[in-house]
Amino acid sequence: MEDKGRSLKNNNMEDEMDLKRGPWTAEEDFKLMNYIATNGEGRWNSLSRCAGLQRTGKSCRLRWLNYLRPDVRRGNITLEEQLLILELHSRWGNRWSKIAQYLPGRTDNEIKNYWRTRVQKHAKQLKCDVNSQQFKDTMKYLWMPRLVERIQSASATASAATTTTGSAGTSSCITTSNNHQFMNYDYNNNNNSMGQQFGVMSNNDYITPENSSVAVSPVSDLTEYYSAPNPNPNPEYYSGQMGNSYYPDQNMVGPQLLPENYFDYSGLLDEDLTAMQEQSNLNWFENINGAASSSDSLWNIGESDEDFWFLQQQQLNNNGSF
DNA sequence: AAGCCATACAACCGCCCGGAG
DNA sequence: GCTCCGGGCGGTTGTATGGCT
Repeated sequence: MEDKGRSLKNNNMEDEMDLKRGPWTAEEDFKLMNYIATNGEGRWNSLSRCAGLQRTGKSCRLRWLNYLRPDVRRGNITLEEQLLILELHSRWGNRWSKIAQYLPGRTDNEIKNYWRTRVQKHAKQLKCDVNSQQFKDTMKYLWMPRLVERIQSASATASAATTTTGSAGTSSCITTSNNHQFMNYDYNNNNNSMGQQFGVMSNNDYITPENSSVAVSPVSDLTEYYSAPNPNPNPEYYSGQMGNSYYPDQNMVGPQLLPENYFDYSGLLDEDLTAMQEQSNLNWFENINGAASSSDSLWNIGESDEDFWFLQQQQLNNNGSF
């Protein structure tokens, strides 16, 4: 298939300069890394020339940011990261770079790819548009709780396997600059604290292939957690400091489906989240990576027949609505 | 073994914005 | 105010890879 953009690009003067396109070679990577190591990054066009690279500045920048940067993490999107991506996307839509800010080491490109390849795929499988309310509800009430369930399950397993050391059973409590607890994993105590933190339903509320006798409609529980008291005592969180709305992209998620207390950290100020990232031990993904780093072998939502069956059954049980 | 297909992801594009001159 | 340039963004495409028939 012809690439219009690239065809046009061929007519540009850049073509006269014999700029290279396509996959980067090891030699190019080495040149780029070497140059940045000694001269730093920035001024990408001149950097490209000075480094002896026949690439556009943009290409160099992208290669560095998305691939060569030492702190970049690739592959193995953990369950926790998946959960966070779903949540942040519900708030900000396709603001990939903004979402990426809250997933240390992940690039906007990777998150975008994850969304397109995994999430949109399942929207298609469920025969609904990825931007439809139906799919958003499926994510919110089925997919995300299911993720929480799996995370808890994985954590419990990891905890049980390491009870002698006690290290994996410790909670990871993130405190923001406002002394607000962002996330509180309690691996030893299966009290759904995580579900509550994320504002999703208890795993006991679900009909699963494993416990199909438990037929509690998710709908019945919505009111309960909709009316749950907001754990955040800081009035600033509700004073419109984030542009009068914590869900700036109202087209993506309507406020009627996003009560303020849906996610307890939904009202955090951006600086809170930034501060969290900056604290050395606040990478909460890594704190539980004892369970999640092996996510290849763990359950990735929607990637197995069982999971897809689960989502479909839940849809049917609710007649396609919630 | 070979061909086909789906998937993941690297790489590219155009567009936009802000700062400097 | 304008032009230029660097940089960032979201969207799209190309291709390697693996699974299936």
